[in-house]
Amino acid sequence: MTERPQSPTGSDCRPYEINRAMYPQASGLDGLGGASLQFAHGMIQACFLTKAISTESAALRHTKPSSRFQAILKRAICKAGDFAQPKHWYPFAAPEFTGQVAGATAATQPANISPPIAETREQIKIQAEVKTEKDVDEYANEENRPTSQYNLTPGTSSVPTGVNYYTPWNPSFWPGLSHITAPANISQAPPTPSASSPSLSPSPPGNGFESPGFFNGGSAQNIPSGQAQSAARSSGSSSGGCSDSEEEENLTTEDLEQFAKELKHKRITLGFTQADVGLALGNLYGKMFSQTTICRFEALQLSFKNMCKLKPLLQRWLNEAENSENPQDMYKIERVFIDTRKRKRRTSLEGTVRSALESYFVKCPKPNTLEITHISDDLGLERDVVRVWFCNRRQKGKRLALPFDDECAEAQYYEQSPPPPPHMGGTALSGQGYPGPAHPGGAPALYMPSLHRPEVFKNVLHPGLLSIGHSDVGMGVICHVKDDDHVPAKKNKRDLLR
DNA sequence: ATGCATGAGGA
DNA sequence: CCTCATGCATA
Repeated sequence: MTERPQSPTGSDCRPYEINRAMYPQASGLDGLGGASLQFAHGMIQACFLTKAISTESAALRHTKPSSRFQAILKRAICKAGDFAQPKHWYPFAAPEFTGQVAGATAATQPANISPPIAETREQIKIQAEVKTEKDVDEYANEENRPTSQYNLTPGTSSVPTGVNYYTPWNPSFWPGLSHITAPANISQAPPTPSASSPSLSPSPPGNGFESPGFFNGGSAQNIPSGQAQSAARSSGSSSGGCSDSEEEENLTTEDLEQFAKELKHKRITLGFTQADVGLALGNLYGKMFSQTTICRFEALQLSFKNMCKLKPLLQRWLNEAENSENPQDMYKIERVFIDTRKRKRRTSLEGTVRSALESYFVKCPKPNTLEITHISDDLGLERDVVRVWFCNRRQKGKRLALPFDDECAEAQYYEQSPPPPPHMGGTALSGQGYPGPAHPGGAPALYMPSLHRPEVFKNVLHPGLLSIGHSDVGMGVICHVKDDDHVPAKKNKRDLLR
């Protein structure tokens, strides 16, 4: 039962072209309309941003009105920029649209929006990066676009326009950071907290740190060496978790918890949104993160390892933000990338379908190919959608459920239904689990704040477990998966099923 | 805040 | 094909 949101089986009725409507500017940017539209966009964004802002920045209310306004504008700008992102599936997105964006943005944004900020910040020397990168889509008419070409417009208040966002981090995008080392290593920077940073730009005042100038300026600092500082604080050193990556210090789950809270609180107090932070990280280290990631970090929804990796960066950002009298400096470079890739339209599964999937999941968290096919046929979903759903479901389960008591949580989580205990290898899953705070040998402590555990638990279990009731759905597929998953070291054994 | 998707790396 | 990190799009 249940309707299939998408074309049942097979035929994919939804090409990746539909939602163009989201980017009205695309069609209206031309001519005079461009500017106004652009601006309107910003306003719109600002409006709905306001909501978000009000939500999370209650703290802002304590600040001076002007500050709040600035913050809002700042966000509006960011958002407006985001809007400029054409989507691959955009019918006419490719060529002209992209071009339009670049032009319109450069022309209008600064004029309309930047000023306010500029006035505050004396002058924003924004390094505009106008990348006329066109849509690299298959459909796009290829233009020989040299990989990336941006025009820096120093003194002017130009705003950066397009930069191919999806391109893996490319130092060259950031003028000042060009020599920065590549992204990947972000977390492996040598623990050199201070020290490197020839800052070119007026680093934030009061920054006792070595402030690597915010954007570009600090070219040198590249990597957040922040780890050193944070490393220092970990108490217990439960170790475990992030060991493999360049050791990010031995953070304990408590450290992370505390830091996450601190980050959120200060971030809000300073008037930054999660997206702002992600953006700022890009400015500071060249590695940008989305609002999603920041959000998950604050909510402790990332794997322990991942948390360890990001913490130094965020710590550093926090320090910068706190020490700077003009946090806005962190926004000299706005994120206005243009995503040119084609992305499958997001499937929206109906409640009934989700319940059904949950039921299946409870019975078998790791269906094999055949089983997936079964499920997809049964629910009228694309196989891949089902596959991805399970992948995400598992990931979610690990992130949230495991933290508890590894084994227990896991067992509870996966079992829960009729089927008896899979077995569990006993050890704690090291997958995305969190090491215990400081338990030497053993018992991993759950990462989630004890206070929150209940909720988390609820959250996690809820989906799958609660839905068990609907057993009307998943009956057919029986999984014989041996869950060897969750073994300590990430090992894959799934092949058993295959 | 979170659901679905992408892509790198791995076996 | 999976896991994991991450993000777009959306509720």
